[in-house]
Order: sequence, then structure tokens, then C-alpha cells
Amino acid sequence: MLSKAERTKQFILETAVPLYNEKGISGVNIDDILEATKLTKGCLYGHFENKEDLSEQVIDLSLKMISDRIRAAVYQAKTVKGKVSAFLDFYKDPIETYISGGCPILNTAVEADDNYPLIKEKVAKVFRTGQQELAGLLQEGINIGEFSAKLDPAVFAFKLVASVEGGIVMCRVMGTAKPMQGLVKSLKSELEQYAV
Amino acid sequence: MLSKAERTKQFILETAVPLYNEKGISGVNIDDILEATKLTKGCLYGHFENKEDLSEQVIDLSLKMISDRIRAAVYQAKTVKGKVSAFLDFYKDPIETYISGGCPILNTAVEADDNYPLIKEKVAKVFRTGQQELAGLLQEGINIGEFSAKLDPAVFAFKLVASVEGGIVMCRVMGTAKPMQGLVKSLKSELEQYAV
DNA sequence: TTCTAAATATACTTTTTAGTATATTTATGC
DNA sequence: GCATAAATATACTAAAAAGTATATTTAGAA
Repeated sequence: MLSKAERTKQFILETAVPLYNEKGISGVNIDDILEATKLTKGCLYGHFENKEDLSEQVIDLSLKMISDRIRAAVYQAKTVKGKVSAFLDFYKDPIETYISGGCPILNTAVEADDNYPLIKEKVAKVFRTGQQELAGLLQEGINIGEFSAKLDPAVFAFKLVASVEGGIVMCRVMGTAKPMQGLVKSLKSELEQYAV
Repeated sequence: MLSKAERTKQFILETAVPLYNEKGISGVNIDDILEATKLTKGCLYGHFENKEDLSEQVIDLSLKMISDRIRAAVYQAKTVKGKVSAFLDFYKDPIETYISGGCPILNTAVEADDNYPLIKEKVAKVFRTGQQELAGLLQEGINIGEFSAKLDPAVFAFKLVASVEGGIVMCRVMGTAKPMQGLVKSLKSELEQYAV
């Protein structure tokens, strides 16, 4: 069982995750977190060295949560086609996202890009790993004869993730989930063209 | 001719544009701008009411600059296919962008989404207008017989922009422009399939 | 149950950032 | 060239945010 301290630390991190996703790293301030957790400075600084330390651990958790959740969704499906569908369906509703505020991978990427090299590298790793897994999955689909060799796994993997990530932001800001349905359909039928 | 005051104000806005694009609205502070412009507080506050006023005008300019530039690029081409190509080629290099720090439309969208309703609405308008123009262009391509009616203009317009925007962020964070080339090629050949 | 170390709360200080009052300089119509 | 209004610089105040010292409370082992 977790100690009280461990539970409190975890509680702080989990409470901060949506705050960071909505407000961004430089948009969040300590008082926001204290208000959300109903804890006090003494307590928070007992668990984290400073804001930078807190931010890093919150982002770590955000990236882990979303990655795990997507992997779990994809894992459910049996066929390669089913797995790609599961990935696409994950962000069917870009307004009410798993972690409030959109996709934490993209959100963090945008902010970290020119400002937080350490966090940028973490996000890069998530994207790289994701691309490898997705491309590997598509390659497997080719190998087992589910798809034609005309499908370029790396290119299509990138297209899938890039369009979904971009689509989320666009839908959120325009206040409509509708374009996302069209996008998902289009990507599914694009893959379907390579089915043998 | 512009008065000295008008020129100074314009200079502040233009200098602030890349700063805002890199650091984000809540990441930029007044001192950053003073340092970049080599001006002083008295001067800056003579031209802008407060930080919010400055931010709004900087974002306005960023969105205008990028929109104008993209329109100009697209305008050059004669055929619909050429115009789509021009759009796609615009972000061929997502690392060294027209405004340093990536695409200001997407960057602003991500930050404004949950934090700056007024700015969010401005970005939404840019995306909506862009989508309308692009979809209208594709529809025209169908009307004049350049493309098959099987092409869904709204869906493909969204796919184009979403994937490019997402792709920019991914490339930037991963530190490579390469995936973008594959994406652009793929989108071009996807459109090519509808050519009659 | 009692003791002690860990966890948490309170009340501060420090630092950073935004904003302002006023003095000085500069542009430009007369 | 001079008057004056606009532009800019200097030196401040105010507010917000981060961080700390210390007192108090609580968890959990003896």
C-alpha cells in the first residue's frame, strides 16, 4: 500500500494533469494547483523541489496516461485494420477529451518546442515511439497479407497521427467535432484501398 | 507616410510576433519585448493600454501575416491542383518557418483554446475561412471538370490543413523535416486519384 | 498508547512582472 | 528657428507569483 505521502504526491500530480493540459506549462501557477487540490504551499513544496520539478513530473504523468490509454484501446482489436480503427476512434470526440484540454502530447509539443528542451525531448520520444509502433503494425499488416506492399507504413503512420492531432486542435477551436468524423472516415477508407 | 508613433507601434508589433509565436501568450513578458525592441516601458505603454491589448494586436498581426502569405502563395498557381500544391509546399520546411516558431494559427489555437476566448474566436474564424476557401477551391475544381465529383471538398480540405498543421508540430519536436515530405507527397497523390 | 518521523498548515520573505508618474527629448506645423 | 504636442526614458509603485522557516498535526512503528 502507498504511504500517505505517496498518495498525496500522486493526488497532486493527477489533479495538476488537466490544469497543465488546459493552461500550459507557463500558464499554470502554483496557486492554481493549491486551489484545485485544497492543499497548502508547505505541503506541495514538501513533495516537489520547485515549480520546474512539479511541471516535469506532471508532464511525465500526462504523457504516460495518454500513451497507455491509446495503447490499451489499440490492443483490444485483433486485426491490423481493427487496431488502426481503434486508434482513430480514440479521438472521435476532440471536445471532451480523455484528459481535459485536448491531446497532451500535441499541446506539450507546441509549448515545449522553443522553450523547454528537456520536455521537448520527452515529447519527441513519445512521437517517435508511437510512429515506430504504428508503422511496425502496418508493416506487419503487409507481411501477413492483410495489406498490399504499396502501402508505405512510415508515411501512412505519420499521416494518421499528424491529421488526427491537427484535427483535434482545429475542431476544438472551431467548437465542432463534426470535421473529425469526416477525417476519420476518410483515413479509414484510405487504408481500405490497400486491403488485399 | 507613417508618423513616427505609427512606425514605432508597428515596429513593436512586428518584433513581438516571433516572440509570441515561440513563447506563447502567457510565456512572453513585457521585458522580453523591451529587450528585443530596445525600447522602454514608457514608450511601450504609450502605444498599448496593457499587456492584454498588446497581446491581442500581436496575435491579430500574426494571423494576418500568415494568412496573407499563404493566400499569396496559393494565388500564384493557375490550376486547382497547382493551388493545392502551393498550399502544401508552403510548409515544406516546418523547422524554419515564415514566422519563427511554427505555424502561428495552430500555436495560438492550442493556447487560446481554454484560456483566451476572444483570441480563440479570432483563430476559429481564420480556420473557418480557410476551410471555406479551400473547400470552395476544390468544389470549383470539380465544377470545371478538373476533379471527379467523388472528391468531398469539405472533407479533403480539412484533411489537408489538419495533417499539415499536425505534421508541422510533430516534425518540429522530432527535429526533422523529413516526414513532412512524405506527407505532402501522399496528399498530392491522394488528390491526383480524383483527377479526371 | 505513546513516541517519533513524516506530512501538512501558517505566516512569512523574495523575486518577478506589470503598470504608472513624471521628466526629458524629438518631430513637425507655423 | 520656434512652439507645442507627441514620443520616449527614467525611476518609481503595485501586484502577482514563487519560495521558505517554522509550528502543528498525523501516520504508523515500538
